Amino acid sequence: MVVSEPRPKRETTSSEPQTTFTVSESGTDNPGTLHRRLLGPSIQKSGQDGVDQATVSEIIYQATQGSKYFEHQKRKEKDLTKKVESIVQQAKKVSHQDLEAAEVRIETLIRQHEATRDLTQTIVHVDCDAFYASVEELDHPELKSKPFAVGKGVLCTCNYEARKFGVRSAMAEFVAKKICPELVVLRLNFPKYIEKSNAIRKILFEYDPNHCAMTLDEAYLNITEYCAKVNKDREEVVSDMRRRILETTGVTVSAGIGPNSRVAKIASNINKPNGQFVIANDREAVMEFMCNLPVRKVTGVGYVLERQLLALNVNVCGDIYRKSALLYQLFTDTTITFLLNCYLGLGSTEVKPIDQYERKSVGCERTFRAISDVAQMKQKLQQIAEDLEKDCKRLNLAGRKLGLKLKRTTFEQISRQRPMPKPINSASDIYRYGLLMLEKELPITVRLIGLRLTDLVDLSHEGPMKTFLKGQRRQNYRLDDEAITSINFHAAFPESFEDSTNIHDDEEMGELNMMIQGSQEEVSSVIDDFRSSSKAIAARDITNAEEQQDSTANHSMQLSERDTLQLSTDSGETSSGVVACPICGNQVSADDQALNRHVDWCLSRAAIREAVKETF
DNA sequence: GCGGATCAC
DNA sequence: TATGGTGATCCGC
Repeated sequence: MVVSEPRPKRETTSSEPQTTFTVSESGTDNPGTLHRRLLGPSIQKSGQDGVDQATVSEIIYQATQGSKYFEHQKRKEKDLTKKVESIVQQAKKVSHQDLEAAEVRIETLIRQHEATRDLTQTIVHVDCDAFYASVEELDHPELKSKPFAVGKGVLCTCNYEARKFGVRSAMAEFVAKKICPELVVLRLNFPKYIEKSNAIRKILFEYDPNHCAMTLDEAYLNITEYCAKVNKDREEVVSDMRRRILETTGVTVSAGIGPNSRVAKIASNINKPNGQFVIANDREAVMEFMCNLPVRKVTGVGYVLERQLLALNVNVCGDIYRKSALLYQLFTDTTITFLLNCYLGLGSTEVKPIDQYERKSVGCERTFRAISDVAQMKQKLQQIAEDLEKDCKRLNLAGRKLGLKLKRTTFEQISRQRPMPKPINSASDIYRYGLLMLEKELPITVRLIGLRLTDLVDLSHEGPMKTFLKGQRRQNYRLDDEAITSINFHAAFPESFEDSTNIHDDEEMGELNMMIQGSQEEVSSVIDDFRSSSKAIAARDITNAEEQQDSTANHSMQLSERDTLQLSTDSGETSSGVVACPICGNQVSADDQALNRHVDWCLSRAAIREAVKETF
């Protein structure tokens, strides 16, 4: 049924008074937007309602003024203001004919997107409220009524008492203390958060065995089947689930319910904390929900894109349609497609475990007191190379490309990338090539050095089938622009944090950096037996990777092989059943790829638990 | 393909 | 005194 829905009227004029932003003269500083930039990305998060943002913003401004960081932000804000002004100028030049042509194209795009709409699934986004703070409160009940935060140097998160003062995640500790002098700041305790997260996930498994845990505090579920099975209303199901999580773990969670991941994610923020919001699986309901939603609430619209959209009088998602013809002339196809999907409230309806996504890079970076001495830089580089090697070995990966990242004392970043003669993952190789790249940038003064491997080679699967399998997985798990990104399984031990720089994490802003030092050996002996397809699991060199290079040479054969074999796996593999993971005991698909991904992931968790046991 | 930027968390 | 780390993607050249 194709019913033409009432839509907001589209404007076909581009010359319209710009009221949203008072633009200062070109190239000069714009104090208003700089204040806003310095406030950070989490102003629009929950718990900031009663806060006097103007006062807070002024304190931040005064506290940070004059620092290198401040100057950097000021430069960036100036550049952005210029860019925004340039877009406004371009907008004025768009002709009526251009707009009419764009309209036709837009209608086609909308029809195409509309055809993909799937309202048959119930997707839930679960988000723990101030997760780290919430976990800490369980151990320190006396803190409940006091403003406190978790972090070191920079805050990871804070409780709602602290938010009343304007304290927020990603805020520098010294700034937060100025805003709220009585603020208590706790150090991070990752093992505790991991344990709690696992307890929560244990419940999530019952509602969706294929749920996708994005981070420790956030997950997507598809509860369509569960609702049908228990014959219960989706809201009731989610409400029960949240209650159970609270009863068994003591942590409150918020949830968003909707027909796809995009709207579910947005919805989970609406009644935060400890609430839920549902969007009916109904086209009108979705459209209405999106229509009045500020564009900044959409995942993927950050500070920069918001500034550009606001300058074009696009404030809410409904404005995207009203201004679509103009936007079409000003933004790239990718951005237009993304924005139209936002307006239509379309998104992914596929939820699958995170261990089924293919990693594309692995890296390590560190901030320290500014140095210009080469010997000191070499030392940092060596440490980073060693840490990167550990991650590579743990993940059984090597990279064909090495990237070097530097940050000047001015906060300006430099990145260099180079293909390697062979896939590398040893600290000695990483260091050697990294140093060669670094030397080209000398002399330089830096506050950060980072190394990253890309074009990864999976060493878990040896032999001639390896490339084929890799290709197949890529095909099967290919994602569209609704893709859920950021797939990480890293966690960090506080003990492994070096120097006194602000290494921290954030359940809202960051993720866990898992540096498994010991205890992997014993676990991997169990795994060795389990992984039938991997004979030489602990690849200490990369001879096999070089072997694989040879196999990729025969490209055409590889392709035809893949096409043929994929058909057979599609029909046969899924019915071959599930097995129990030897580590977590959960049911896992017997599919070799999925299995190994899962084991890699579980292994990390197991290693952490071992390490925790040792610590205590 | 590279380097810079943006975004999420 | 003073502002993180990991990973993904897009864009312009």
